[in-house]
Amino acid sequence: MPTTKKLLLVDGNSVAFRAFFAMHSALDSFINRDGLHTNATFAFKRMLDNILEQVDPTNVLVAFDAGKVTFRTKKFEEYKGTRAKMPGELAEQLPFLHKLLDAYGIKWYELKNYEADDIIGTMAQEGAKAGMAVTVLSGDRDLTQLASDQITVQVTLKGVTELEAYTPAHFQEKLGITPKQLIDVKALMGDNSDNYPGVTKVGEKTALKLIQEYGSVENLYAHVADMKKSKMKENLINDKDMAFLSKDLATIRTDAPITLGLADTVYPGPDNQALLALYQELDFNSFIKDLAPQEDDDAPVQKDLPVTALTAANLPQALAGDAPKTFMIEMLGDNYHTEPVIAVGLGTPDQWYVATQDAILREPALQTWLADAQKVKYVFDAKRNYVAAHRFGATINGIDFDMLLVSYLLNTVDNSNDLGSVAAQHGYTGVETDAAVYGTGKKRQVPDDQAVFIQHIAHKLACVYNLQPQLVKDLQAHEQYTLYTDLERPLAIVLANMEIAGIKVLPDTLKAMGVSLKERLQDLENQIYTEAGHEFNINSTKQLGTVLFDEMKLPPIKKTKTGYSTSVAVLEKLQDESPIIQMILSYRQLAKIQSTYVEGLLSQIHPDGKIHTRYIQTLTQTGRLSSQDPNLQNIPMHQDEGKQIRKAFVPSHPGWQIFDSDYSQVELRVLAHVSGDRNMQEAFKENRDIHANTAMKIFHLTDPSQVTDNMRRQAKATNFGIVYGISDYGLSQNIGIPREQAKAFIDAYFEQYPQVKDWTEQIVKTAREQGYVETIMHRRRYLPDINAKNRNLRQFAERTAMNTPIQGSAADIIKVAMINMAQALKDQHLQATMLLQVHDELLFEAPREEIPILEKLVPSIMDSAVKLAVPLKVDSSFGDTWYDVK
DNA sequence: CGTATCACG
DNA sequence: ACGTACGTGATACGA
Repeated sequence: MPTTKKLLLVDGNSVAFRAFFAMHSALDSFINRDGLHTNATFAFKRMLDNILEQVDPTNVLVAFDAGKVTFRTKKFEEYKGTRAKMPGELAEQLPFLHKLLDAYGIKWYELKNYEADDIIGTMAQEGAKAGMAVTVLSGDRDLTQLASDQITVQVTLKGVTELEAYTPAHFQEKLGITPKQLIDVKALMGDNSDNYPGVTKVGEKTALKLIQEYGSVENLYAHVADMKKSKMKENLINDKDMAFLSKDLATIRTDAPITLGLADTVYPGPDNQALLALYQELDFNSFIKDLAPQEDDDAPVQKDLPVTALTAANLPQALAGDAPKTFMIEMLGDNYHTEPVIAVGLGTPDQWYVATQDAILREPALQTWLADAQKVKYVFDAKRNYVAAHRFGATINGIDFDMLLVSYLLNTVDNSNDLGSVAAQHGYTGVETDAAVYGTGKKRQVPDDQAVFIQHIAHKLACVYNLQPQLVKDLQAHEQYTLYTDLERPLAIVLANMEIAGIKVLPDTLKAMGVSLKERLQDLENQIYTEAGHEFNINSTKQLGTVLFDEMKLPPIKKTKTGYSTSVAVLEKLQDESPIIQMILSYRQLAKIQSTYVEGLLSQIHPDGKIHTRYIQTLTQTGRLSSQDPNLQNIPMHQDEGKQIRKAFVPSHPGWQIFDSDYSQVELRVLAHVSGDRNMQEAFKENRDIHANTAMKIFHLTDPSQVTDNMRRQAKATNFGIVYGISDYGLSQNIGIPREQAKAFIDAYFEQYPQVKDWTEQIVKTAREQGYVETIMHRRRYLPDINAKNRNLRQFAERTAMNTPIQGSAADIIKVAMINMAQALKDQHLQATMLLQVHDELLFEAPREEIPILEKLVPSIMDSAVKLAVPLKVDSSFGDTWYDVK
C-alpha cells in the first residue's frame, strides 16, 4: 500500500508575527553582529522544526501576503484599514525568513492581489483532491474555516510549540458549528482586526446563536421576515448588504490563480551547507552545533563535558584560584527546607566537579570556600542554595550571578525552577530540562545511568556559566543592573534568613480550634441535611447546585462553565429565600478554616516547632513576593472567626513579643507620586484620610463632617478601582450600585484628580509604544497583548499597564526597606528577627526590652526606604501573638 | 489535572 | 456591543 502523501501549508506572515511576539522579550538579546534583530527568525525556525517533526510532510509550502492592496480592498476600501504597520524589527527579518526557507528546501510563495490565506485555501483544496493529508499552520483562526476530514488546521497558542488542532469535530465541540459556518458567523459579527463590521450590535455570541439556528446567512435572510419584532431584526434587515459583503470578505478563496502546482511543493529536506552559512550570518551558534555530523545515531546529542568526582581529597584542587565558579546543590523536589540533596557540583568549563553524596557539604574546605565572599560564585537560585547549604552548617557568601533571578528581572514570564526551560528562554539549548532527565510526578528519580546524571549536572553548571555574560549585558541594556545588585540579589539572602528563622506555631492552640470546629461543622452538616431532606456532599459545588437549584427550586443567579455558581456573592443574594443558605455560608467559612488553616498549618510544623515557608522571589508578574508551603501571606484577618488562627503564631522565646509594622495606603501614595496629581499629593502631605478625601471630591461635599460611612466605603472602593485599572462595570459589581452611577463616580474622580487621569492614559500609551511598563526601580513587565486584536486580551493588558507600576513600585519599596532593616538589626546588634513579609507589612519577634527600639527603628527605616513626592506612613503594634498585633 | 471557591494584600 | 476590576496559594471535587 502506498504511504499517504502529506502536505504542510504554513501561513508565513501570521506565524512570523507569532514568532516575533513569542520572543519579544528577548528582542535585545537576539541581535547578530550586524545589528540585525533575529528573535523572530530564531522562533520561526523552532516552530518550523516542531511542525515538521509532528507532520513529517512530503510536501511543504509557506505562503506570504504580497502587499496591502488585494481584491478585498477593491471590494471594501476599509478592509484591514486599521491594521498597524509591521514593526521594523520584524520587517527587517523577512528576507532572512525567506533565506531560511530556501535553505530548508521549502518552497515559499506570494501572489499579487491575494492574501496568504487564499494561497493556502487553494493549495489545501488541491492537496485534498489529490488524496493528501493536509495540515495548515497559522497564527490566527481565520484559516480554521478550511478544516475538513482531510484538512487539519493547527493554530499556535502561547509560546513557540503549543498548538491547537482544529478539526470538524473540534469545531462542533467548541462552537457548535461546522468549519464552513465560521464564514457565516463572521459575516454577522464582522472582524475588528480586518476592519469589516458585519451587522450592527451583533457580536460573537449572537452570531453563533443565529447560525446554529439558521445554518447560514442565506437561510437566515430567507426567514428574517418571520422573526418576531426586535431591534436585532431591524439591524439584520438594515445591514443585509453589509452582511453579504462581510461574508464575501471572510471567505477564503480556493480558486486563486496560483502559478504553481503540488509538484512544486515537494520537500527534499534541508541543505545543511546553506543552513550553516545562514546560521553563521545570524549568529545562531546553538543551531550550528545541531548541524555537526553525528558519528552514529545512538550517540548523545550533547557532547560529554569534562567531569571529575568531587571528593574531600580533591577539594583543594577543585576550589583553587579566584576565578568565578558555578556552584549548585541539586535536589529533586521544590522544598529545599527538607528535600534530600542528590548532588553537589562546582567548577569552570575547564573542569567540572560533581559529588553525589551530601556529606561533601560538611567538609571544612568547602565550607571555608563557600563562606569566602572573595570567591565569586555563579548559581541558579541563590536562596535555594543558601538555605540548603545552611542545613549542613554552611554559609554562602560571594554570590555574584543568580541566573534565575536575573532571568526573572529580564522577563517575569515563566521562570520555573527548571534551569533547562529558563535557559531555553534565552536561546540556550545546550541543556536538558530536569523533567527530561529525572521524569515528573511519581516517576521522578535519579537516572539509573549514573553517567547521564553526572553529565546533566555538568551541563547545568556549564549553562549558568555560559549564560552569565549575555544575561548581565541584557540587564545593563534594560537599566536593571542596580535593581539586581542593590535590591534583588541582597534580598534573596534576607529572605533566606527569614525562611531559616521560621515562625513558631503552637500545635495545641490549632488542635483545640480544630476540635471545636469539628463539632460546629457536624451540627451545621446535620441541619443542612435536614433542610435539604437528604445527605449529600456539601463540599461538592455540583451536588450543592442540584440541591439548591433543582430540588429546592431556588433561582440560579449565575452559571459557571460547568453548572450553577454557588459562590458567596450568589448565596448572599439568596439569603432570604431559605434558612439553608446561612447554614451553607457558615459551613463554608468554618470548613475553610478547618482544612486550610487548622489541618493545613498543623501538617507544616517542622520538628523545631516552627513553620518555614518559602518566599518565591521569581514568580509574580509585578515584583511582589509569593509564599508557599504553606502560604503565610493569606492567614485570616478580616473575620474574627478565622483571625483566631493568628493566636497560634507566637514568639520562639519566652518573654519575647511579636512586633508588626505596615505601610498605610502605600499603593495610593505611589499613585500620587507617579501621577504627580496635585490634589492627591496635597491630601497625603496634609495627612488626611484619603478615602474620606476622595468621598468629599466625588460627592461634591464641602466639609469632612458631611462624609457618611457609606460614602467613605464607596470612595474607598473607587480608590481601589483606580489602582486596579478601573472599569465602571467592575466598580458597580464591587459596591453593588448601577453601572451608570459607577461611571459617574469615575468621571467625578478623574475630574477631581485630573493628573491621575492623564497618567492612566499616558501609561497605556507608553505600554503600546515600548511593549512594557516599569516600576520606579526599573522592574519591567512586558504586555504583549497591549496591541492584541482580541478586545478582552487588549483591555486586560491596559488595566495591567496601570496596575503594575503601582503594585510593583510598592513591592520595590518594601523590598528596599527589608534590606535596610536586616542591615540595621545587624549593625545595632539587636536580637530582634524579621520573620514575615505580607506585601505591605513586616513582622518580627523580639525580646520585650527591644520593643521600644523597634517602635522607632522599623517605621523610620520603612518610611525612608525611598524618597517619594509624598510621605510614606507606617503604623506599628506589638503583642504576645500575631492575633494581638492590631 | 482543570475548575470552583475562598483566604490574603 | 463586548465582558471586565490587580496580584497571589491551598483545598476539595470529579473527570
